[in-house]
Amino acid sequence: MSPDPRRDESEFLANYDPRDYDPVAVTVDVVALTIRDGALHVLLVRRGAAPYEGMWALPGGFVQAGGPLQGTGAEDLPDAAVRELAEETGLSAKGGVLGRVHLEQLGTYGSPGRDPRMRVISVAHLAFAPELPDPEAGGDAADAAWVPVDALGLAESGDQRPGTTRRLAFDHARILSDGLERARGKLEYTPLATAFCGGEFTIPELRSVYEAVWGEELHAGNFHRKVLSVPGFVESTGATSDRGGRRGGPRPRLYRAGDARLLHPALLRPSREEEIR
Amino acid sequence: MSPDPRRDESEFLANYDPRDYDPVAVTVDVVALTIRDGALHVLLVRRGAAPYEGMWALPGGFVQAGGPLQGTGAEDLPDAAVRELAEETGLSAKGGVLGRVHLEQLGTYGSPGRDPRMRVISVAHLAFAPELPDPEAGGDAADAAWVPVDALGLAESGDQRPGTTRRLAFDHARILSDGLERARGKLEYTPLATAFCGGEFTIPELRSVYEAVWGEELHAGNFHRKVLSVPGFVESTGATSDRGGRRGGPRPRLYRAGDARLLHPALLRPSREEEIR
DNA sequence: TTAAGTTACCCTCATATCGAGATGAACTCA
DNA sequence: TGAGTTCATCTCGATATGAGGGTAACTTAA
Repeated sequence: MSPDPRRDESEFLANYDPRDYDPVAVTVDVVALTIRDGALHVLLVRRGAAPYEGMWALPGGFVQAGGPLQGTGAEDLPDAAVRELAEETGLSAKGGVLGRVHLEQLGTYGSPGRDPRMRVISVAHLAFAPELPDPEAGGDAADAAWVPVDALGLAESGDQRPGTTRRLAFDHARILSDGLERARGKLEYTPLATAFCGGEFTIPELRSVYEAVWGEELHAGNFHRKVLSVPGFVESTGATSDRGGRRGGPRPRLYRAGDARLLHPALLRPSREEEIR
Repeated sequence: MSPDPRRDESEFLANYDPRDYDPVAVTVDVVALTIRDGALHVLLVRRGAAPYEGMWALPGGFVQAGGPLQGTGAEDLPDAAVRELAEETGLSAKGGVLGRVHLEQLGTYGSPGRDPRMRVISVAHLAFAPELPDPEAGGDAADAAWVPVDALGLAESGDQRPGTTRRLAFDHARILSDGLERARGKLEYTPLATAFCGGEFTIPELRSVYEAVWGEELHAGNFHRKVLSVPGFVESTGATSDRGGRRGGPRPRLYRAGDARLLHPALLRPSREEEIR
């Protein structure tokens, strides 16, 4: 449903007054993930003003609603997410490095009191990015950086005990936790792990993505067999990496992402057994 | 992030003026699904006013923001969804029949122009309900009914061609389509099919839920073996149904939902093969 | 009462997938 | 040069799945 259905459109616009409605602000926040040095990192910005001044937070900001006529300036939610990413980190938007990221909606967080100033509904997004340059603070951010997820002391997936996740502003620890759990699941049944790699990658590199996101080591032989057996996951480039592994070994072959949208059968993570109940 | 971080809280409240912001309305819509006569049904209401007057739409409405101080009246998003369900259908809220429904957030729809009157951000929810009585129209709804999903002529999952889904107001056909796909997926790896059944059910009844939601027949013997072999999916009550099947057969045993939150291994739907690319 | 048809529940069997381990060759580093 | 590491592939047993069969319990129609 929608605003007062007892008025039709023209009547509505003639009588429109924002004060008729409880004021609500809509923002987008982004959980942007990447792999650096074999570890999962999340993009954070340091808040430049109260509340939570000086604390780290997810990048995000207002959705440009475009006024009652929804003319120039109105933007869709994914566009707002990309714009905020670009503004607060200095990374160039579409066409640049941000053109290669996977972006999807994560969920919407709107509990009363989640922002002490007013009612704020935040539409959180999840982004998977290949290795990107260090961000430069911009917009409302006093600082911006890729932060190792392990360094945040987040509660484990599904574990929402209070007190264990206090280091991010607002409810962003919860949003990040949900984003991580979504990412872990997405790697199981979609080929999105390739979004963390560049255009070409090796099977061991792809495996390191899974190991970083899932936080556990995988059987190299079985992973190799599995990736190559799932239709459309990766396709060979015919080329070989110009160097072997850092500590020895033969030169791995190069692959690029295939055309599958779902992995069948899925790559199930071993630790799933513990989460069943 | 949040509204203008250059002001702290007290300063913000002293200077607060709704006109400082582009007006945005936040609503909740609900895709409520149930099984009736072996067919999947969705709860729809008929709009009583323009725009889309007389058309069917998903039940939903405004989120009570609670004003700038977020005092009494501010409600969380799931609470708003339950309230709208109750208001527009006459079904009693928590404690009544609605107390037994599963409710989860589906996604947020905020494209400019999705509501011709103003910028409306809708947080869609998905509800799984056991068989409920016929709704009574209330609130802004001129009518309310459980409608067979097959009768809506929706596009198949993933198929978003324009022109095939024109019979619901706003972008509700798209929201319903997304909700159906979510429901189909959830039945694979969660025990939520039991949410469509009452407190006690038989394996054939549970199978009919899967068949109704997935839209395909399942192998009765393999389904039976599978359900009983997945730990925590169902547990026996020891009792037996008081009648056999409608067209004969022995009396099936009764079960209730187990304590598992995830099904392992999952029940994969056969048709999944076609959706991979 | 009888016969025919339907269904729950259990079973078998071939195939597919998975976890764990082993092997050999290629490569790095000391 | 030698030791250690890693890629790529293979084997083997355990498990899961799809397809089909069989028996007994039950309904409906004759």
